[in-house]
Amino acid sequence: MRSHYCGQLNESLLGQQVELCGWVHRRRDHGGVIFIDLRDREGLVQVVFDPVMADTFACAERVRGEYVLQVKGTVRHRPEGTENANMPTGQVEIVAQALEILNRAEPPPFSVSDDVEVSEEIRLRYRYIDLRRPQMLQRLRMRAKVASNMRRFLDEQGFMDVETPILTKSTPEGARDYLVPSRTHPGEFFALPQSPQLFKQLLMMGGLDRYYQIVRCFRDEDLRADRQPEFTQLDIETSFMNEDQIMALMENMLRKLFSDVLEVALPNPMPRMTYAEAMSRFGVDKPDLRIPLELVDLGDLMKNVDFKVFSGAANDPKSRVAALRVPNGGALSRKEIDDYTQFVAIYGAKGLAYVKVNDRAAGREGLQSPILKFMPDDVIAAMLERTGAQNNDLIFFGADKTNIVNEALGALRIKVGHDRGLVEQGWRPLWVVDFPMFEWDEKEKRWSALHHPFTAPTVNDIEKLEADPGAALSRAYDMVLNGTELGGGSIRIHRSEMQSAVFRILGIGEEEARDKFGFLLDALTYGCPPHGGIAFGLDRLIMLMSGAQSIRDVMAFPKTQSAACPLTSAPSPVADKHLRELGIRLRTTATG
RNA sequence: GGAGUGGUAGUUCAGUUGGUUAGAAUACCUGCCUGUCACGCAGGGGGUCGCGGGUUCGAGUCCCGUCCACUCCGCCA
Repeated sequence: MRSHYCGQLNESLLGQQVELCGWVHRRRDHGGVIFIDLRDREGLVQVVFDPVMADTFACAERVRGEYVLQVKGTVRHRPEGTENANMPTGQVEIVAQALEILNRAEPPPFSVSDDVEVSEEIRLRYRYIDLRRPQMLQRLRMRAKVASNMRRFLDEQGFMDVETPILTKSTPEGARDYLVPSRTHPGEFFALPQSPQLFKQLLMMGGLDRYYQIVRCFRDEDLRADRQPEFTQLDIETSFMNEDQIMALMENMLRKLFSDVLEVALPNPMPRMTYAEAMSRFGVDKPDLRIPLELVDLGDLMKNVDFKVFSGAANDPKSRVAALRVPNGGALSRKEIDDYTQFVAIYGAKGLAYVKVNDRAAGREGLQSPILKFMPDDVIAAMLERTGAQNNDLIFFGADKTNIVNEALGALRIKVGHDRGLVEQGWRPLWVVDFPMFEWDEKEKRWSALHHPFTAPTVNDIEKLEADPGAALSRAYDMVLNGTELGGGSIRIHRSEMQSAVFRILGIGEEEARDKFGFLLDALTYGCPPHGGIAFGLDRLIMLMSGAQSIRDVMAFPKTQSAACPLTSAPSPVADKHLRELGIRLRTTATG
């Protein structure tokens, strides 16, 4: 006798004895016969308990709810007229000869079936039941398949899997660290890694010129549908490769992955776009190329119009005037436009001007808009020409500080694209390159790194870099897929003078640099090879590939939006004794 | 920290302008029927309307506060 999974049974096993273990999916009594649909991770099969087999039948009678069973029986055809096309194993059934109840079970709090919607809160509290649902199993299986596919590819390319510490050093910049108190060093703390960034660079200095790791990372920041406090990254670093070589290698990995797992052919080569172009055309650095809408600059046309919102922005170098044409947007109601106005307000936009194009050939008379009266005919004509307006289109306008216009119209582009059903099918990967090295932080009044402080600038000249940090570009590259940032990497700084210069520009003093990154600066002096790498968000990748709406749906045990686990009730208070060992006393209120 | 949506039976939801004993479906229990497969039929049990306060003769419904979940902004080098 062989053990089988329920879903593997088919007509090739007719007449054979099989042994099955699984959960009761459904139990029915008919014609003095008991039928149990047995379910395991592979699928369903119907097991027949005939009263002739008195012992087995009596045992089946006691089965209630989701009992865990072991069944021995014979595979046979279903009688004519009872075939079930909805079940993969619907042509065969098992006649039970023996039944063992491996464990009884309470009725589950919700149906273990994909066709019943259950709130996520309940699903997470009973995640072990939720995981039995076919869709969850499918997603986790895809996740395992993706991880193993990546490992195989990288192993074959000579990459080595190396583990890096989870208990590590807190770093000043970047996300908030999760801290772990040290018992042996009272008053001192480890940090959980936001990424193994510095360790993988040190591995390069250690001569391991091709490293990878599928590794957990931690960031103590607020959550989103695609952000969890702990998440998994495919982390890669190589020595002696330039950005083109790294991107080519990663493209090969992704193409093989999508071909093997989804039977999808990704483009070869994958398109690239500069950061500047992405911001100009899409308002974001991670454009969703499936949406055929673009931002169009109108600043030069609006410098002298009577509408101060437009002319003011057009004459301010830190501002932008741009348009977003919505094909057939003329059908939008006043209410819908108001809703969009409210939507862009989230991003700081003070309004949302629009023009409806009823009849373009009729010029001003064929348009409908509250702002037309401020614009001369030639400006209107040029605006229509540049946006490519057609009859029955609607054009939205943004005029404000550049980042507000970009964020508002960039987000509006995505929302309108979805609302109007303009999102094209398919997979649109994109490399975004030529990022600025630094951006000016208006609140902190200092430069901050757009990527991270270890990213190499495109210029090697330290004096040039320090003279005009805002003009410097970095050797960074982001992988964007369908509007989601999947991964990012860069060529790193491998000269200690350059690293020190970048720290200086970022306002990290020499003392602080030594304190926080002394080990890195030292390592750079002992023969650091040119190196660079990349990291992919594994959860986001699986989310996209599986069509899930949040990364929680591709993680076995995710946290809720308040970074808690409803299953285990973590985080939770700890005993005073435990705190005393760590030299910690709690304040009476969290904020003190 | 902020904006929005939601919280009523185990589950998914309805509940009108504040008004009798808070309903439906499903799940569960009992019985019947029956090679059924979302079986069917009859009956039954099951509610701190998230929590606290207020207004009112009367609150699931209105007001204030609070907790939880989700989406988003800030944040996430």
